[in-house]
This record gives sequence, C-alpha cells and structure tokens, in this order.
Amino acid sequence: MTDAFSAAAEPTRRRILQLLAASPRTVNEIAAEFTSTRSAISQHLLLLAAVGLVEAEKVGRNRIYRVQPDGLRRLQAEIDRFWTHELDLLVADAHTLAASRPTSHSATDKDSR
Amino acid sequence: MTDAFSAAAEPTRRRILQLLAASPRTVNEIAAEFTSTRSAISQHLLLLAAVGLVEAEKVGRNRIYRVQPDGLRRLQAEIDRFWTHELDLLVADAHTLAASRPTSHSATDKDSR
DNA sequence: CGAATGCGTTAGTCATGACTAACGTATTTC
DNA sequence: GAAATACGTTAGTCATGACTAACGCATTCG
Repeated sequence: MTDAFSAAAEPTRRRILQLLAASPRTVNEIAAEFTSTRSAISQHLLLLAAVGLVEAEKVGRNRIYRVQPDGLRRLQAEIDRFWTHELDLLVADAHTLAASRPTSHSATDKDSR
Repeated sequence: MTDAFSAAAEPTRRRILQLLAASPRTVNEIAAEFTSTRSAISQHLLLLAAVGLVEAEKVGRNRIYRVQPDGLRRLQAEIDRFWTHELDLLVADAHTLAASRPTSHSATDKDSR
C-alpha cells in the first residue's frame, strides 16, 4: 500500500480523513467516532501518515492528528491522473444521455441518490 | 467490495478502466496489456461489472467490454462526496503555501515528484 | 463433425489487510 | 513516586483479495 489513492479508498480511512479535514483531533477523539478499538484506528492513522496524508503533532501525552495539505494535493493529482480525458468524456456523455432520456433506468437511479 | 471507489482504487483495475475508456476491448486484448493471466483479468472485469463500472457485450465468441458511463458518474459522485469542502480548502492552502514558501521542505518535496 | 478459439468458472494457494488483546512507554495527576 | 491517561507496538487471528491452473461451455473454422 504505497499510493495515496488505495490508502484513501478504504471506507474507514475515508471517514477519518473527513473528520480530520473538519478539524485536527486526538486519537481517542477519532476512535470515539468508530465502533472498532483505538488500536485499529491508530493503525489506520499510522498508515495514512506513512503515505503522507496526515501528520501528528505530539502535545503532552496526546498526539493531535491533522491532514497534511501537501499529501492531499498529491492525492488529488493521483485522482486527476486516473481521471483521464476519456473518462471525462464518458461522464459527459452520461449526463447528456440522462437529460435526453429522463424516463430511463439511469434517470430513476439518479433520483434515488 | 460494494463501492465503486474501492473497486476503482486497485492499480490493475485503474489501468483497465483507462484502457476501456480509450476504447472498448475484448478480454484477450485487455489481458495482452498485463503480465498476469487472462483469468485474473477476467475476474477483475467481472468485479468491475458487478459494481457497474463496466459492461460487456457478447459478439460471437468475444465479449467486448466497455466503460459504463452511468457507473462512472456514480464513481465521480462518490469521489466528490469524499472530497468535502474542508478537504478542498486544505488543498487550496497547500497551493498558496507552496507559492509563498518556495524554499520550504514541502516545496523541495514537490520538486522531487 | 472435430479442432481451435474466447471466456467464464471453480478450486485452491498465497499475500495482505483489518482487527483485537496484551503489553510497553511517555506524560500527567494526585 | 504511584496511579492514571494517551499512545504506539507487537503478536496472532480472521477475512478477503489477487492470482494460477485446470476445466467447461459456446462459437467459429477447417
């Protein structure tokens, strides 16, 4: 697991990143948002730190984790590189198709979201 | 593995999606781009089809895979939902910081990429 | 009709990731 | 200084995913 894309894709880590983006937190504060143990969350945090998506600041006996903006920018670059021109065109096609065929299954599917 | 985000994050599947976005292909044509067996690629394709990111059209004894634009749109929506307002702000900060502190560690780190 | 081709399927292996429990360490509190 | 707190660390389990090999089915070709 060396790339930020794969690291950020895991559902638990996605939530962690969103929590930390809202505001930096300690490990216990983060773990309080989940049902699994603090150890599990700590390991997720260490992984996120290993790929440079978060960083920790030790203050007293606490470790305050925060998102690392530069790592986040790398993640965005990875996603952008994946989201090639062709993919973009296909999505655009999906939009126009959904607009022109409002009664198709894709349109109802869109409503349910 | 039910969400498109996790499914698309796997490196091999990322490449498959990009290949299919450029143009639809048969399983053998796709497998030719990789070192692993056709079976492995086929299973990746079935997984991608299961989450609705690709679809197959049977023509003769070939199965032509193509990206499913609607599924791709769902993936984009998932990524957008992950990429919250806060994450966006942090990335914007990274940009301005990189511009204002070109000699900082983050700037040299950027150069090495 | 028999051989070859294109794929999906299945079984089984191997590596890896997510997790818990127990422990060790630094720091604060009393 | 002893207990409590906040972590990281380690070991070990369990589930899952990536993969190969072998097989089966349909389709095309000779």
